[in-house]
Amino acid sequence: MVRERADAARNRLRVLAAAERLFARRGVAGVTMDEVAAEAGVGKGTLYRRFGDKGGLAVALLDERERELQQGILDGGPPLGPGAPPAARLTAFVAAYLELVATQLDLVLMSETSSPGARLRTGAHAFWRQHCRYLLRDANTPESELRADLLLAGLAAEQVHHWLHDEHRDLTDLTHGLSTAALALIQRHP
Amino acid sequence: MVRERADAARNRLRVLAAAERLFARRGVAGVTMDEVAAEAGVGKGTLYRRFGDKGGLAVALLDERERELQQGILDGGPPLGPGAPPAARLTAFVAAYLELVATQLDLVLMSETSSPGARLRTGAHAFWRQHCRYLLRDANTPESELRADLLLAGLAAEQVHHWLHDEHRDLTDLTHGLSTAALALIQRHP
DNA sequence: GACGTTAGCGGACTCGAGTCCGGTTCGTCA
DNA sequence: TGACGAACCGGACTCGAGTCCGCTAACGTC
Repeated sequence: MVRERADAARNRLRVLAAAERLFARRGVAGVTMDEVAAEAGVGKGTLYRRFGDKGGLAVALLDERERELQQGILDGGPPLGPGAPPAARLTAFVAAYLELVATQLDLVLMSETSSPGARLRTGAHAFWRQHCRYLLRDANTPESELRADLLLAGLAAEQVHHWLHDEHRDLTDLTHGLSTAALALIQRHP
Repeated sequence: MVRERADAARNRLRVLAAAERLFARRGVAGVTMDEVAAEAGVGKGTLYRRFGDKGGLAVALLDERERELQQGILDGGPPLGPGAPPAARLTAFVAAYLELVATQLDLVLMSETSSPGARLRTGAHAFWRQHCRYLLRDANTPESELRADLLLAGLAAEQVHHWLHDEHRDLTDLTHGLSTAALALIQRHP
């Protein structure tokens, strides 16, 4: 693992700053990759070499926010962090994750829908899945892997976008409803 | 509502037949709309006028299979059709729907991922949602609308594809696991 | 059977994502 | 400090989705 070259590092920062500016001004979907490259003063090849595709660019921009949540899960206070019972941690996760997705909806949407299956391939998703699996397993939930995936499918940006924008649901209600559903899933079936 | 023009009807059938041939031979993702148009002996504009986009073409090809399942739900025998208790009907639906998705995976995938949110906008999806909502409501499940969407999110082609292809899960196990999860969701939370 | 209306047709066109590769710059080692 | 190789740069290029609009032919009317 060698250190990142100076020009590469500079261009990476330029691209992220340019993308942030353009996305803020005109929305994620309304900005082309050519425009990002131009705004960053960089060639298109550079963009793609580093970020893979438009979804990868979104992932990079989300990185910081996601790290914060991951940190809170790993060594923050309960109920999100360690120490609380699994059910409480699970509902805390649902609430915190929904909050994150709702505030970064366009970016998450782009990161998850840039290509079919993109959602399931991000590094962040592997983390959320691992965490949910662990909590369900800890609560002796049967089929914990499957149910973790099921819960996360319901938290997908596409679905959240639909609830929030098409059905005009309120984030608070959504959080409550999904937390309750998560509790139903974590329970052993009688 | 006027009757479909003769040339339009002829071209519709030609396009569907051509698409079916090409998709069978080279996979849904490996066929371009130009090729479908050429194989059907029809212009590209005709394709798009009638089917909207590649996802719409997939929807049209799925139509018959979906109608069969819808028929079975509306007036087939129990447990899928009316007569059985809601929980039994729900697990029967999960099994039947998974079966349908698994056997037409590429087509369903195309119909659901051709554009972001496409899955939630198809007519068929409205039917499945309505049915699940009805069953959950009938069983006095709280937040029945939300939970119906959650269940269907887990049955999305993208997710099923991942379970089946990336994780090499067996369809039978998947059916069993998701049926059990559906039962957890239909239950009133203690 | 001729005529006007209009839905439907089709292929050239636009637009953006993603690829490719010749040229350049950086970091290293003598 | 100079030279070498690897990593990186960038913009021209390809490829496919989806649009547009002048033209054609089907259907209803007389």
